[in-house]
Amino acid sequence: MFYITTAIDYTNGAPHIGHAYEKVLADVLARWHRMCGEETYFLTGVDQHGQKVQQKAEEAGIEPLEYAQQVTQKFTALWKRLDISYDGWAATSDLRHEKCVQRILTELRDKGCLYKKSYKGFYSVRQEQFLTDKERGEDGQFGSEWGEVIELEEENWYFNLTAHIPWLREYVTKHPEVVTPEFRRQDLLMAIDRSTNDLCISRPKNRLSWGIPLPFDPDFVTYVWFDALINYISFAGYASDGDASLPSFGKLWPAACEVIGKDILIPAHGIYWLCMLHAMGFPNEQMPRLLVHGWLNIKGEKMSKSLGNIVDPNDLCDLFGAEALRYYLARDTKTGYDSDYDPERLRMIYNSELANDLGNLANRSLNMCVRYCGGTLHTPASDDEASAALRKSLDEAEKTFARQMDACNTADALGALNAHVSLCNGYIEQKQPWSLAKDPQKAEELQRALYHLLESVAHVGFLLGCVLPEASTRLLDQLQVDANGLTPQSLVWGILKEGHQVQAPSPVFPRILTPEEKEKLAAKAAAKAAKNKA
RNA sequence: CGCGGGAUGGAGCAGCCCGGUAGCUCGUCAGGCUCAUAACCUGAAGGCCGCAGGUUCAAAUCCUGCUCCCGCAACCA
Repeated sequence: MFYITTAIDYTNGAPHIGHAYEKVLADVLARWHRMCGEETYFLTGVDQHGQKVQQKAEEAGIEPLEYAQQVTQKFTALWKRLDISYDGWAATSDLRHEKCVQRILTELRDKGCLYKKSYKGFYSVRQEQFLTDKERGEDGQFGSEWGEVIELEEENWYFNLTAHIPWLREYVTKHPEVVTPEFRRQDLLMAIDRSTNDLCISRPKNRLSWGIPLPFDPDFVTYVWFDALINYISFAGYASDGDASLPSFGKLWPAACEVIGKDILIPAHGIYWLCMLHAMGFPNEQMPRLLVHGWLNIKGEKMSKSLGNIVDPNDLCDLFGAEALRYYLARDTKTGYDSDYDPERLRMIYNSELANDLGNLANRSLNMCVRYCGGTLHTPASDDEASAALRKSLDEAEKTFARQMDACNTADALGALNAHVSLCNGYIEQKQPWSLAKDPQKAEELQRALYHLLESVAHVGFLLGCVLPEASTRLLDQLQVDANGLTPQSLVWGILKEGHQVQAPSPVFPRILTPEEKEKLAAKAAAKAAKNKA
């Protein structure tokens, strides 16, 4: 079982390109594993509780639940648009989740992992949080950004996090696979050494009511992170008493891949979450693996509300189409590292690799097959040198694709496919089927060339399905290939049989042109035409 | 000495660990082709590999020093 999750998105604002990136990455990986015939469960969702949501709801004059649901709809609408193929939906206001969280809290308290204590400190009314010495300015005072700061004493419930730190340090040290990429694990190890405080897991209801009530102390609600992290197991069926609407926990757990952003590795996932699981009694073999992705920067700058450079994925879908965005997010990012978002590159990569290279290859190959052979393919009896090289190239591309996908490197996987597509375009130039078609003596050579091209397109089109499900279907339809039952492992040379019939093509990846580009191309064409006349 | 990442032809990147003709994508220019989505193929121009030293027969690659840029507080994936 391949159980993959993403961070659940906080419902205090609309989704942006970073949210889209994480879900597309997880979706591509989920589709890849499904494609390989592996049983796969993909969970994503929304984190709906907490201070920020309550605040936003108050501003809007509505109940927190209603506010959270409104924002949730923006996420689900976007995921539908981006064709995110999740199997389970984790919304933290779900009663099944609430029940599970409360059960875990009760168990942890019974085990002695939770305790109540009073804390006295400086509290920012505006930010509604306690301040520590870290928040003090150089003059030793709390800056004006905190607004009114008062001294406050408050009782709360704590999770004995520090008791689990020695275990965590050893576990993370001895299990390098727990965090990918490796340099993030190093960061985590350093952070573990700085962890000296227990975790406050409650908020008094008079300050924050929008949360899951502590089952044993009704004056408090559960801290959002403690609540949210549990989604990975609550929606996987943990402690659900066999609730038929949830998956079977034993089958799913542990998660093969929890896709998260670099900002929530420390301390939330790398420290809180692993220690929570440990406290619940999960052994080392039952710990999830964390895949930490980087951020998308906007033209070199960090994306932020204050800079006003937030990118709405819906706008990009309008402009370029959802699949163009999917391809860009999977192709132009290096998993684990920050990437630079640039719509110009999106256009460039789409036009170059999908429209000009693959789309055009499929179009010209199909068209020649229909024109010269009535759309009927014949399996070649033998290979010449160039054709053998093409087969070898395809084989290598497929192996690289699989290896890179298994390693979550979507960019390099797609790069391998594109390299083969380029080779195919060169192969056409070398073979010149349009010349072969003029000479009946060369019918066999023509057949062989077309067969090699279309077989290549079929393989590439199939594999591309985990990134571009819709385009893949359209390509395979034109080729009249039934992908049912196909897996990357069974994808050997010869899926097109003797006498196979293909359809007349229509462009699968139309070029995306700006008005300026259109003008430029028109001018170029005119110049060329004039030259040809002369 | 807080930690870390980076500086490579116009743009974005690879190469650096394991020294030895500087590579890829896009762009530009020229040519070719005409099956194709004004696409495709070939070729060319363009770089003192941040700066200064050092080691070496030989350094983008190793060592030292320096300069500059970007993260590490919040909104936030």
